[in-house]
Amino acid sequence: MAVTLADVAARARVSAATVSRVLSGNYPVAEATRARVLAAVDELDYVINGPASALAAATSDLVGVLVNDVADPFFGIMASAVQSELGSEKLAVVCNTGGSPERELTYLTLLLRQRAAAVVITGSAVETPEYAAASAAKVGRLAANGTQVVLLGRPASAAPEGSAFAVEFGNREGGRRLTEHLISLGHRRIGYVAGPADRTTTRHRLEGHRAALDAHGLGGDAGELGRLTVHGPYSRKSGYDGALELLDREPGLTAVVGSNDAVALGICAALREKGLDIPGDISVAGFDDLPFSADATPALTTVRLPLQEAAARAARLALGREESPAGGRYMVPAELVARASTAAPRA
DNA sequence: AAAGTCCCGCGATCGGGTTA
DNA sequence: TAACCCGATCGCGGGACTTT
Repeated sequence: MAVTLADVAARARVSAATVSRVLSGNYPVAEATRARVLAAVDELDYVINGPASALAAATSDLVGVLVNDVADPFFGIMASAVQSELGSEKLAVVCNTGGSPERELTYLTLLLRQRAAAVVITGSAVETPEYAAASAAKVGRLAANGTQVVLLGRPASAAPEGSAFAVEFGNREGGRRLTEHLISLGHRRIGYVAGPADRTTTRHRLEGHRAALDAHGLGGDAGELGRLTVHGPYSRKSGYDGALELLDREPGLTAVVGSNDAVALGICAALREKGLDIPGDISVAGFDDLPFSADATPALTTVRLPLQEAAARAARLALGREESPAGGRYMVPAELVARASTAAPRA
């Protein structure tokens, strides 16, 4: 037979309520009694029955962390930081959605079933109307059930008003700064290998890019912008294929921006295969400043997002350890990191 | 003030009983 | 015989209240 709270209570010669108070710490218990209870816990090797506890409290000690793919450093760094910040009091469950909105909804339902204490949803939101609505509704349900939802790198607008905290990334600002940097170096024809078209992150980064172009009168018409932009997944292969496509469309390119660092490395690989020098013939920039970016050859110019700090903040918000930011949302600033992969174009 | 008692509630499940 | 309804059960948290 499993040891229950009642067994501990009998052994410590106290009531079950007292044992519960000692273990939860939600109620003051005299030191001597407390010690006796803890001794009994130790002697019986008692551990709280999680499901029963969740049954009684209508919440569990489970925290869901939704990521596209833990193997992708962008998400791995965040998942790791969330788990570190949670410490040993909560059980982090990392769910790989593969970027699929259906799977995201499925995982949110499973977490709802478990009465998770909190859910941290990382990464961009899909903007297709039906998924956006379904996802927002699911977040609303979680909130109504007492689960604290935190959006990490996803706009607050992806959840119903007041149902979640949002730690947003300065994607627009970062995209703008990156392109400003290229323009200031003298680049005028800048290609862009963007992420999937229906993602908020993709849109925001692209909007920043275009804002910078517009500010310098380089925006051109929509057709021109479209010609210099290709879409694909946030992957190395997408960068590789995208760069070849862009070179084909516009041989006069002097710079190419990748939607993230992995894409940028793919772009670099394609350019090198074409015999082009980086940054001599063409400049390349990425986004995120993942650990490998500084060690790439040449070192990658990118936009740094403090993922670790942002994820730690999200975890604290999830646990109620940090006060709600103004309006329930916090903007993580993006910082330009200029390295060797960008330079002035040849005259 | 500290500790105890009592009891409700949480929600899925299952056995037993009733009805169609 | 299927379809249903009812009540008990699991282990715990916590509120209200009483006793020491």
